[in-house]
Amino acid sequence: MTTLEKDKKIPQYRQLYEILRKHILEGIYKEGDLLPSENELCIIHSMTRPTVRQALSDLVNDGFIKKQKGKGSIVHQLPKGIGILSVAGTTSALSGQNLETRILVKPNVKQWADPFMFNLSEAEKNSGCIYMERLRLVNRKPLFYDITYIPNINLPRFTSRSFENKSLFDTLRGFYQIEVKGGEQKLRAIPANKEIGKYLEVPAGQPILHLERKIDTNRVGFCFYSSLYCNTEDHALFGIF
Amino acid sequence: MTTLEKDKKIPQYRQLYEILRKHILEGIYKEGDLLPSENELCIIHSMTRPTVRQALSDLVNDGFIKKQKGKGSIVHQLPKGIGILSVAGTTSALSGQNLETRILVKPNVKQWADPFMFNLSEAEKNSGCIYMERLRLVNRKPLFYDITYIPNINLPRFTSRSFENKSLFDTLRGFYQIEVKGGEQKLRAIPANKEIGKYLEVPAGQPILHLERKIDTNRVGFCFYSSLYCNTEDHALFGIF
DNA sequence: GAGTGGTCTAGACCACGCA
DNA sequence: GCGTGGTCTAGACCACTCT
Repeated sequence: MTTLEKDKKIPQYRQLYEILRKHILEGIYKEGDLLPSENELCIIHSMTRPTVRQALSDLVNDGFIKKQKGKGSIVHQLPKGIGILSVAGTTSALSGQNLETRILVKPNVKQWADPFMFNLSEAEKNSGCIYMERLRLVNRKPLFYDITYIPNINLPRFTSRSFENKSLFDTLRGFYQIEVKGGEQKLRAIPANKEIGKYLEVPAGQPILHLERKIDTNRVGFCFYSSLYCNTEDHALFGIF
Repeated sequence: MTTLEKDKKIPQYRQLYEILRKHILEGIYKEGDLLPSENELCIIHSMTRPTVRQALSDLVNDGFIKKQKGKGSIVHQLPKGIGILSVAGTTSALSGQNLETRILVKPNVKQWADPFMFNLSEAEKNSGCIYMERLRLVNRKPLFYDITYIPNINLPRFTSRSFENKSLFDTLRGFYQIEVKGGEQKLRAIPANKEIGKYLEVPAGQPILHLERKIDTNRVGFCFYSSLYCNTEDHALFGIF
C-alpha cells in the first residue's frame, strides 16, 4: 500500500447492521415484517452466523427489531417520541420532522467548571474545555437546550468548524475519526429557571427534564459531556432497555 | 429422567455473568481493577471464548465493566444514583440503603384504562388487567410511586400473593418462570398533582419525573406495564447507553 | 417435520496497549 | 514482543414455532 489512504476497515457485522437499519428506516421492511432468517442473511451476504447474529443483536439493542425463537426477527414499531436515551437516537428518530439546530454560543476554549457534573481526570482538567451551547428545534418549537463540554485534547481547528444544522457526532467522526460508543447519564425533573425558560420558551417554574451525560468514544480515555434541558410537554423522551 | 423436576438449564454465559456480577458487587473486584483476561476466563471456567465474551458483553451492557482493546476488562465505577433505566437496575443499585416497599393498592383485577399509555393487543384487552399501586421508599423517604398493570393471562392465584418488600420480578420468576428481557419507556417531567404530591410527600406543582414503561418478558406476547412517578430532588435517575 | 433463533465448540488472524 | 480484546470462520446440537 503506497498511499496514505485511510485504510479504515468497517467490520462486516457493522456493514450488515447499516444495510438493515437503512432498509427499515426507508420502509423496505415495515413494522411487523420478518427480516430474512439468519441463515438466509449468511448466504446473501457471504457471512457466517455469528457475524450475522452480531449485526442483528445490535439492531435489537437499538430497538429496530425484536427476535422470537422459532419465528424470526420482527421489525419493531418505531418510537413516536424522541429517542435520545440510546446512542443511535439523539436526532435519528426525528427524521421526517422539521429539525433545526441553532448555535447560541460558538465553540470556545474555557476552564472547566468546578465542581463539574462528572469527575474529570487530571489530563482533562489541565487541557481546558471546548464549550458550546446549542438549541434544537422541532417544527419551530425549541425542545432541547444543550450545553456541550469537550476536552481540548488533540482536536486541531475544532473551534473554527461550523455546526449549524450539522451533527456534532458527524463532525467528530468526519474530521477526527472519533466514534461514539456509549455513555452514562443522570436524569432529573427540575423547574425551569429564567434562562432555561427563555431558551425553551416556557414560563419559569415549568417542569423540565435535565440530563447530564458523559459520552464515551473509541479514542481511549476521551469522552465528552453534555448538559441537556428538554421540554417534554409535547414530546416525551423515548428509550429502550 | 423420572421426576417432574424443573429441568431449567441456565446457559453457561449466564452463569459466568452471575458469578462475575456477584464478585463485583461484593467488592472482590473493585473499581478500576482488571478482570481476568478472556483467555484466562476460558480456562478457569472451561468455556470457549465466544461464551466468555457473551458474558462480558452483558456486563458491559449493564454497566459493570468497560473493555479496552489491548488492556482488558475494567470494573466500572458503580452509579451513585438510582439505576432504573436498565433491566438489571430497578432496585439493584440501591443495595446497602434502607429500602422499603409499601403496597398502596393490593393486586386486583380491573378493566384496562381506555385509552391506555401503550397499544394493547386484543388478547390483552379481553383478559382484563391486574392492577396494583406501590410506593418505594429509600431511607424512609418516598422516591417512587409505581402503578403496575399486568395482563390477567395464565397467572393463577396472582392476586393473593404478597409483595411486601419483595420484588415483583422475583415473584414472576419464582412462581411463573417469567423473566424480564427488556422493554421501552417514555419519560416526561411533569408537575406533581395533589395525589402524587401526597404519596411522594412533595408540594403540588413540584417537578416529578414520569416514566411510562412497557416491560417485555420471555413468555412470547406477554408484557406488563408500569407508570412510575419519581421524586428526583435528592436522587437522580441513572442510566447507561 | 421443517425452519427458526439460542447456545456452544475450536480454532484463526488482526490492531492495539504496554513494557 | 507479548498479551489483550476485536473480528471472523465453519461447523454442531438444541428448543421453539408453525403447519
